[in-house]
Amino acid sequence: MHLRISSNDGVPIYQQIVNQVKYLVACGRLAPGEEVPPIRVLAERLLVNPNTVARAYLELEREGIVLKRHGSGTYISDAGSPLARKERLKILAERADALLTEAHHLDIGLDDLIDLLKQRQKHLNQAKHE
Amino acid sequence: MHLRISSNDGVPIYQQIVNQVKYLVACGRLAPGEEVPPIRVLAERLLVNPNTVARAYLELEREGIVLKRHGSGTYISDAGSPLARKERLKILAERADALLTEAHHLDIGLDDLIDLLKQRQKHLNQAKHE
DNA sequence: TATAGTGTATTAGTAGAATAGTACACAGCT
DNA sequence: AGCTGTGTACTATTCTACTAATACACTATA
Repeated sequence: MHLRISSNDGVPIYQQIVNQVKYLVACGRLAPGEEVPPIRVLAERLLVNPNTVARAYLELEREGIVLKRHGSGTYISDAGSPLARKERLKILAERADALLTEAHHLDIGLDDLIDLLKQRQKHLNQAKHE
Repeated sequence: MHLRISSNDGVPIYQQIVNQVKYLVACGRLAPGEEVPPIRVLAERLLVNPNTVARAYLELEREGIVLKRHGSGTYISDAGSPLARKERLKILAERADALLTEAHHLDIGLDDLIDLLKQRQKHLNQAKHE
């Protein structure tokens, strides 16, 4: 499992770990049951304090992505793994509804909203490649 | 201009002011050119330090919502409705970014996300007419 | 020009998040 | 039991966002 940490990105280190693990799980590059690097090992690899990794794993456990076994290790949760596409869409549906409601509230139509999304996507991609 | 502040909401006071003024402008309840309460007056009314209101106004000025005249007062920017629309889109941009990020984490592409939005929109409309 | 009302600037205090240091507790194995 | 590797708990430090206190500068108007 290879992660990339940007030290001065504004984004907290533990959050970067959480995000990247989430992503790896979502696209199936981390399989259910698979063991994740021990806290100290990952900490040493990322040149970070073990507590920081521990916090990331704690957050991932809260969200059901991983399962920790005290004294044994940390493993990708069976339930939290490459969720069926249907399930993923279900999760997004809530957020989508919130966005649509907000847009309606601001008198912004669906087409304009879609244009906005395309534009922001482009923007986010540019930001990523800098 | 009536604002409601929740002291222990996690949301910073200045941000609450910004959001509510933005909203009032977006729905036309604050017209271009209209004067906004002086910093000290609003501060006293909200039981808050003048600097906190000043910061909110500063943010609003940065975003082009209001225009400050040193020694005179603070006024809703008279750029008119096109700007208001711009501001509304700006508000939505934050939410859009959050949605796009979440989608990325779930490995859902932009096109699928847009399809989802269309579908949810339809669903919401149906719900409304029942 | 005097004065009252406005925004501005500088500094300081407070709280919380993020990270680190260190010692502890559990599991698995020999 | 003892050892090694794992997660955990507690504390301290650092940094930043937020808010506040206070003095300053500009504008309008009598």
